[in-house]
Amino acid sequence: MSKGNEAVPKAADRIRASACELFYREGIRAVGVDEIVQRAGVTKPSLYRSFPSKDELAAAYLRDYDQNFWVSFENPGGKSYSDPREHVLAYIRWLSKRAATDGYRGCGLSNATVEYPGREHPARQVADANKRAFRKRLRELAAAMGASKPDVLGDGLLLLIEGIYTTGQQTPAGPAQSAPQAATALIDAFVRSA
Amino acid sequence: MSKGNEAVPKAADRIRASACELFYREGIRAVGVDEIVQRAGVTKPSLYRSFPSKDELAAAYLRDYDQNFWVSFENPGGKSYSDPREHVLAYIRWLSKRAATDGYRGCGLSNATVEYPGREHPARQVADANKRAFRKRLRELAAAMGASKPDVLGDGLLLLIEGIYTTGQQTPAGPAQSAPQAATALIDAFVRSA
DNA sequence: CGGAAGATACGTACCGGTCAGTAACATTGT
DNA sequence: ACAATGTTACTGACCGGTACGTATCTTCCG
Repeated sequence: MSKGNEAVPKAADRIRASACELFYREGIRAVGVDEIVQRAGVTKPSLYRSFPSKDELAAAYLRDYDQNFWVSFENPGGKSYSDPREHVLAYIRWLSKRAATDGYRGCGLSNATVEYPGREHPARQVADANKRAFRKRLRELAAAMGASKPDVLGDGLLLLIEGIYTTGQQTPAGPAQSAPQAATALIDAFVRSA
Repeated sequence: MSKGNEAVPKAADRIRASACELFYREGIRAVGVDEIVQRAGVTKPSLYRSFPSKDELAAAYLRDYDQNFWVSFENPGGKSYSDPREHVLAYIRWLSKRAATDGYRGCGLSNATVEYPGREHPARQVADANKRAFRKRLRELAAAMGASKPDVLGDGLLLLIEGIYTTGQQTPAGPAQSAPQAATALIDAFVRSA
């Protein structure tokens, strides 16, 4: 109650939540700041007191997205896994189901990259950092599986996952449904199980 | 010479070319009609005489893109292939190289889907039709390879390819470089060669 | 042939609306 | 008092789209 939390009152959070929902659903460029503040039940000056610009608000949205992403990836379906193979496959199974749900719009970070080609954009920097880290993590897990070519397997899994993101927002019951089987086959091709 | 061609003078083509370049490079929403006509060396009314709206111009851009896509896919690197396995792998090899070039911005059709979530949008209808046809074609080729589960293999290859599109515009020398090896392993997992 | 009528293709100048962002001031709760 | 928020009104730039005038070429008729 004293001075613990720093400049994170209530309006800023409402704006953040509203922006996350709208940016994900409609895209960043498609949503105006007026729509964001209206949905948040606040006014425009409140937005610009907490965020220096719309671009920075977009970056904040992606930082939230990044955080949620890692929770979903490290604990797919709320469970934790010690076997790296089962870990990755559990995420892909969970993602495939999610990709078939209504209103699925892929990965907010990948989408932001499409909307902002310039690497200098604040949103891009968040997205790029996430993708770099994700690639590293998948290669790490592939190595832990004992894959013959861990970097190739890690990249292959990443390509499959990005493919789910993309196709999930194209066709309702699309190729994403085959992802678990394809991923299993890909892993088994690089890991000779005992 | 008499009355064969209908309302396709010269300005329309310039506009089309200008729009294709700008839409692909910057994104559709990011580019204004003024910029398009300026680059084309014409004026705005000329645009609206040939295209009823910016949305329809975007759809025209994607129709061009679709046409070029099929040329690239059916004859990757300018060559033609009779073996379906070599056909798909040749496209993936060609694509991986292209994904590493400067200014690569992924698939214009997939990008349009990100920019326009609504399925009613003219651009979306072109993109969706292309993706449906591409999925069918890949499953067809997978069947021609004699795959044990042709639909799963076809979808798996599609996911890999969409992954190349996406990651190609994220990291310069990214996961797309591993795609040929991953695709080979995936195919071999479903096709027991004699 | 000559020359108006029409079609074709294009530009000038402008419209109303929306965009991100801001200034100045009132209100609230602690 | 003080800090966070709301209220109102505004800016300048840009957006997609259009009304209207004009130059050029074709056509067909006297």
